[in-house]
Amino acid sequence: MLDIKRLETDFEGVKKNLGTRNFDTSVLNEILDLNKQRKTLTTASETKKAEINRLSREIGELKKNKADAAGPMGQVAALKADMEKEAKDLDTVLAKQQALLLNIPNLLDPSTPVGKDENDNQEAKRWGTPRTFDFTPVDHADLGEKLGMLDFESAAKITGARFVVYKGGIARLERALINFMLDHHMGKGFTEMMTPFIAHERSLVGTGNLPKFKDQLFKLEDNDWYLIPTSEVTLTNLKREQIIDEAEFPFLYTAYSPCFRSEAGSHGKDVKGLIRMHKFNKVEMVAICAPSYSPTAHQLMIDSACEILQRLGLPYRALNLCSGDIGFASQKTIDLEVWVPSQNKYREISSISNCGDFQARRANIRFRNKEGKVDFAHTLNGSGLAVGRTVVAILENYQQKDGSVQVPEALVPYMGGLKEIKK
RNA sequence: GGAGGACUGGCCGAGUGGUUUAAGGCAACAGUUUUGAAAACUGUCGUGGGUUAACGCCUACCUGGGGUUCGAAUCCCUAGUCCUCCGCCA
Repeated sequence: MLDIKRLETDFEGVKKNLGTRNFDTSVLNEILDLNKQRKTLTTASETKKAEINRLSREIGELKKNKADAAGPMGQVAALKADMEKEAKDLDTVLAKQQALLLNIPNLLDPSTPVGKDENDNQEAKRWGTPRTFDFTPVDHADLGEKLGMLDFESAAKITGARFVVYKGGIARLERALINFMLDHHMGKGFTEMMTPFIAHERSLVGTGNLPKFKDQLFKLEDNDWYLIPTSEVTLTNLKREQIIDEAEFPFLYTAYSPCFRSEAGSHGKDVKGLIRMHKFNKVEMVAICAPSYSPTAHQLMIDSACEILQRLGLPYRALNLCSGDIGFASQKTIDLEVWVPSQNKYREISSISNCGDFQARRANIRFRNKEGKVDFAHTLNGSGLAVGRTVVAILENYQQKDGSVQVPEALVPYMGGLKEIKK
């Protein structure tokens, strides 16, 4: 959440920064105006409250001495109506201001390139050479169906479109990847967690998914519970509304979870195959740390995710997302894209973001430094990796002419020694 | 699902309508003492918001929300969480 003090002291700077996103900054004037009202009403109502408190103590004293308290009681009655009206107006102003602030995206890091859309993202790195096939590579959906191990029809029968049933070797591959990824991150100093797959509204507000992106979530009936769209939500909220001793930093978490997304508005996109599902598995990394450490944590997470792709021998590139394409809560995001032969292009498999203090302000995650000063923490999150899309990449990049799929060497131990997925 | 109990600062814990402006202890930090440490002693010791050049002053917060009252940690309603017992259950 935007720091209102920052808006007060550097209005033009904030406006310029947010203007490079696809964001209408006219709302900032409204917020500033509400803030003036907030201050005026606060001063007015608190002054009256102070007087009422003083008079109440006087009444107590008088009553104790069996004296007449009618005078001060009359004064209180006169002040109270005004005070209550001002307090009520203040609540209204605060609610309005809060509602607007919750929809303001994060300020961008200076190293985030300015650009209009995904075409302006900056390629930061490229690793591996896409394989040259001596036959025409099949896409993963056809490949999996021919193997009898990807069953979209059954999933549609059980639930609907954008779901899948895995069977046999591919089911095992998915499970192997989860374990492989978790083990890898643990080796880099991350602590494995397993969290609830349902979170309440407050948690989703904390990470920035609510209120703005409600239509992307699955909500449960009869309460304020939502299926998590990523375990970033639960991992980040582990420290919500806490003041942490700086000596405990950094918190580095990794977790597997299923992720649930309504994919509203993406009709017609990636309709075939595993790329875009309502439910997919993901291994996530989250860091909660001091501001000075967050660039280091960001690099640590990027490196850890890259190394997984390298250990799996999957060609990829890294993009520094531009201002027009970066997510709501992020100040700097690196996307990793893996090579998908059937599409002849790189596709997103990980997104690693430094959110600065944006989520920490929403979720009230603070820390106390050695001098005893309290400040907001920094939070970061990144996929490490999207498991279903890793399956896509392995099936396609490691496919063989006869329709079988080679298992990447690093994964063989996780597959119980199996070197090939075949019918 | 039913019945009962609890929730106070970083932690423990006193407080059941008016010097509570939350006692006391622990932990932490600073100082005195010490060759150094420990101990002892002294002091500091929550978070927001408003106001101020600053020192300060004011205000809110005793799990969240609402209410009663001139005045609420304290009384009432409500939600949450935890504990105990009963029932059901992987």
